[in-house]
Amino acid sequence: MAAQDHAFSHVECSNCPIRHRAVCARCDADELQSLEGMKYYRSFEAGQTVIWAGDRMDFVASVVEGIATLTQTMEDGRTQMVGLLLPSDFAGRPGRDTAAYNVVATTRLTMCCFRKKPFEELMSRTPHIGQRLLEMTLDELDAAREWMLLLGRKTAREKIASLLAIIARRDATLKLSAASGKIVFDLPLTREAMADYLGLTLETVSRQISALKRDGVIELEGKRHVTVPDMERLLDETGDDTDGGVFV
Amino acid sequence: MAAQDHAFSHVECSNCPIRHRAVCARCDADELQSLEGMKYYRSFEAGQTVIWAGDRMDFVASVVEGIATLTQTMEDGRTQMVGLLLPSDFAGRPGRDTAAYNVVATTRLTMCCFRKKPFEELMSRTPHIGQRLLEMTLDELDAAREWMLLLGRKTAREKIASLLAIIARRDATLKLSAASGKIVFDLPLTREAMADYLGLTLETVSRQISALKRDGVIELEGKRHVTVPDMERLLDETGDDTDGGVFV
DNA sequence: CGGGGGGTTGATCTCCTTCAATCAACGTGG
DNA sequence: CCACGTTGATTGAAGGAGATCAACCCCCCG
Repeated sequence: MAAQDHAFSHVECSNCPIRHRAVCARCDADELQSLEGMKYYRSFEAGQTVIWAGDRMDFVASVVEGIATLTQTMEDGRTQMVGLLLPSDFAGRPGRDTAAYNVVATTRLTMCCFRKKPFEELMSRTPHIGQRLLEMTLDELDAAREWMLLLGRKTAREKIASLLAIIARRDATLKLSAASGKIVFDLPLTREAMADYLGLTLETVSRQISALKRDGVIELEGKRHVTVPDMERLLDETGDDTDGGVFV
Repeated sequence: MAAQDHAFSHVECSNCPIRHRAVCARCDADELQSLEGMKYYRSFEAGQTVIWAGDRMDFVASVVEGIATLTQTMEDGRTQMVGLLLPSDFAGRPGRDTAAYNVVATTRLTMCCFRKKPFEELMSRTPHIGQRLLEMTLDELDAAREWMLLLGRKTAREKIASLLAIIARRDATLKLSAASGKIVFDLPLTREAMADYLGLTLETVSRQISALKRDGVIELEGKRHVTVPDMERLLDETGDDTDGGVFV
C-alpha cells in the first residue's frame, strides 16, 4: 500500500546482504537469475503497516533490512505478537492469498518481494527454494514453540530476561563481540511492543526492567540502550535450562 | 524404547487410514513403494513416553492411530504443551538428531516410522515428500501462533472455551455430523493435560469447566463426555472473531 | 510555549495460583 | 467382599502476581 521505493532499487542478488541466509540461500546461478527477474523492492517507514490480517496478499517477501512485527488482535483490542521479522526472514505463505497476521514495520524496512504466482511456479520447478523454505519454517516453528513455553509458564521477570537474552545473543553473534565480557545493544522495540510480544502490559514491562536494573542484572542508559555486565547472570534469570545455554 | 509392535505390522500403504493426509499424501506409486520398504510400526500404551527431549532420535514418524502430546519442561517442573499429535501428524525433524520435545502417548498410539537417514535421502530424491512436509509445517506454524494468542492474551474461561471449540470442531468434521445441532464428543485429555496445554493449573481448568457447565454452555456426563447444545454460544465464549468463525 | 509520544511509578483491584480437603471410580490383595 | 491405596477430579479459602487506573516525567518538535 504505502510503499516507497528508493534505496535498493537495483541491487543484484549476488551482492545482496541476505543472499546466503534468505529463502534464496540454496539457489544456483540459474535459479537466482529467475528470481532476479521477478523481484522488486518495497520500503516502509518505521510505524507503517505493511499489510493487515485478512487483506489480499498477492506477494511473498524477504526482509532485507530493518525489523517488522507479526501481530494478531482480538476485536476488543487485545493484541499478541506472534513473530518478529528480522533481515533474511520470510513473510507470506505460498498457497494462501490473504495475510494471516498484521505486519508492521518497527524500524525503516526494506523487503525483497515476489509476486506470488510466479514465485509458486518457480518453486514447483526447482526444489532448492522449497527445501530452504522448509528449513526456515521448521526453525520458526521451534521458535514459536519456545515462545509458547514463555507465554504459558514464565513469570514476568523471566519473560523480560528471556527477551533481553535473545536480543543480546543475536546482537552478539552479529557483531562477533566476545561472548564473555559486557554485551551492549539497543532495544529495537518500544515498551508496548515488548508487552505485546511477552503477553504482558507495558506497565509490567517497565516495572520488571526497572527491577532488573535495580538488581544489577542490566544497566540502562536512556530508555533503549542496554548493557549486560554478566550474561550468565541474565541467563539465570530466564528460568531456562542453564547447562545447554551456550550451545543452543 | 518401550515399543510394542502388534497391530499394524503388515498394513500396506494403499490401505493406510492416513494415506491421503500424512506426509506421504502426495507420493506416487513409485515413491510409496520406497516408503513401503522402509517403514516399520511402533505402538505405545496410554501414558508411555515415546521419547524424551534431548534424547537421540534416529527416526521420524507419522501418527497412524491415537493421540500424543508434545511438551516442554523447565527444571523446576513447570511444563507447557507445545503441540498435539493427531492421526496423520508428523513427528521428528529431518536434519536434526535429537528430540526437541517430550513426546508422550495419551491414548494407545501407533506410529509409522522411518529411519532418518534413508528418509532424508528419499526426501532429497523426490520433491513430493518435502512439498507435503512444508505444507504441514506451515499449518503447524499457524496453529502454534494461534496458540500464542491464546496463551498470551486470553482469560481462563476463553482458553477453556477455545480448547473445547477446537476439539468439537475436529470431531464434528471427522464424524461429518451436522454443523448445526448438538455436538457430542469425549475429551481426549485429562484435566492436567488440558492445564499444560492452556498454561493454567488443573484446578482452574476444573473450575472453568464447572462454570461453563453451570452457565449452560456445555453439558457434562461423567468427567469426559461433553455435549455442546449450541456451538455459536461456545464460540462466543472463545473471544475469537465470530464472523469468520464458520470458515476458519 | 504547548502538545504528544514514550516511559516510569504508585495505589488498588482481581483473576488465577497455591495449598488443602474431599470425593468418586477403580483395582488389588487379604 | 471389604479395606485400602491410587488416580483423576471438584471445591474451598487464602494469597499473590500482574492488570488496571491514574498521575507524572522527559524529551523532542512544531
